[in-house]
Amino acid sequence: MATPDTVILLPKRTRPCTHDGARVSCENCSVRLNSVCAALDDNEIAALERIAQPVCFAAKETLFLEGEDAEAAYTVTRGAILLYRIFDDGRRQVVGFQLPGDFIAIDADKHHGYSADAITPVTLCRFPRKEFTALLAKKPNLLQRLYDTAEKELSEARDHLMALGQRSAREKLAWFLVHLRRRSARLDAASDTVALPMSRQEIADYLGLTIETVSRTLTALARDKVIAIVPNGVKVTDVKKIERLAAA
Amino acid sequence: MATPDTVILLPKRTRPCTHDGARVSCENCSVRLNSVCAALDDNEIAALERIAQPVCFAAKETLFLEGEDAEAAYTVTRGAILLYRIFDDGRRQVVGFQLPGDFIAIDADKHHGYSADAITPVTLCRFPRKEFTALLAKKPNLLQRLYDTAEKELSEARDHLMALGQRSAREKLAWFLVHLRRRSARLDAASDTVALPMSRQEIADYLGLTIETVSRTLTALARDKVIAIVPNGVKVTDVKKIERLAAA
DNA sequence: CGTGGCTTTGAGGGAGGTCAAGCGCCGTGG
DNA sequence: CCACGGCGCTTGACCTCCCTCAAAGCCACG
Repeated sequence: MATPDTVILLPKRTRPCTHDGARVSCENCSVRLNSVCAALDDNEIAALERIAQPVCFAAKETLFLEGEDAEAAYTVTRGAILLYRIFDDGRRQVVGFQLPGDFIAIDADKHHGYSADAITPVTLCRFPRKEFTALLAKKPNLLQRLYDTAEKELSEARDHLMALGQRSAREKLAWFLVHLRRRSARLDAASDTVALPMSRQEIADYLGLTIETVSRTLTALARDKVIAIVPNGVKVTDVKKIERLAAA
Repeated sequence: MATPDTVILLPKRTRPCTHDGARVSCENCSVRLNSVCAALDDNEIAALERIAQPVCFAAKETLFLEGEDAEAAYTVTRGAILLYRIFDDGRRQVVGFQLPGDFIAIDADKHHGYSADAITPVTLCRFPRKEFTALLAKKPNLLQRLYDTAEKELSEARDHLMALGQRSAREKLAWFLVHLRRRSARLDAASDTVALPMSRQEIADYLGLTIETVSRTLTALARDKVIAIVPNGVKVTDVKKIERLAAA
């Protein structure tokens, strides 16, 4: 459903990058300041660096499925990842898009609470569970930092709930774009052009809409000169207006 | 909107219970095994007990508002609490119902991420922030436990997202009742009767529906002999069917 | 016994879903 | 080089589920 059928059957194992064997260098890490690693001292960083492995996935590859044993935690360093859950009947709810700097945690029950697909080619910093858990026990600071991250995610989940429960299609799209714009601004320089690596279907499943409604609504926003649709993204032409729509 | 206008103006301070001055006794605590306190050793419990204060609120009282300084964390020991966020224009999204055993945490940024009203008369176990944070720094076990709780809440938030994004009104209500039934089963003995301390409006704002749709849908479920509507709750008469509806 | 809050019920309308067709882009192969 | 096919996106027509507006029922409380 979400992925071509052949993909499901292949054993999906984590794979090292082509520039393999290389150790992770936190010092040069591009997401250092946006990730869970910010606010760790040199000692802690060094300890993390020792257990970290760089890994890559091609676009559309599945990193893991909901319910699987969580073998590792990750920090995304490049690309975009889709987090989702599916019903038996195929309905899918996208619960998040992970961008560079975002963390993928290990649940208390040691099983993934959602599935994850690479949207674009991605690279991640992989922390094997055993080592990571051991480190966590020794470094309360890291645990604290992880806890803060979880709280932040909870807050974002509640924003998402607001959007799904209370907003109209137009407001949902406006909120989505504003939200994404802010997140990418933290990474690159702020820009009026928001990249949309995900498909219309993925946006629809994120917002609880159909693909047709997403398409129609984006077209309508473009007609009203709030945005302009560009290849692989949109350009926000009326920031005031879209933010008013998004905030409601 | 959510509360009578006079309530907004009153300074809402935490108030001790009528049976005041009493220290908290964790040993006799009714929610001991369902709360964040489970899985703590005697030492840790004793330390928590030392900083805990019993507090009470009457029905409809506001515990705190979104954005306020978080002065304390809480464990609910009796009653039901409504967690919600509101838009400027009055729309409200209920993000959760806290029942005995549930924890109300302090965010990383030290401000409440949502507002909280007592639905029924409630009693809580209050942990002042300063002392609680200090204790957290000394007891990594407690922090770990809190982190697990946060992860569990995240998972529940994602269930909630599934419901809001993908389910029909009928499925939403079925899911809500099944969910609530499970939670109350953890507290009392399992029972076919699910107590609904919250109003129809609160259910509606939780599920992203209107009060009329909630009412109509419950009536329809009763007509179809899936449930029976009883004072302050519903009786589940066809467990199989409601669970099939809820899971979808 | 009246008043007000909460809930139910009814009638009608509209936002968004469903079904279906058409478009544009790109990779493939003749 | 262009025809073809596939995929993702857009657009249109229609319909349904849920929202809106309105009124009446129910129950607790003064």
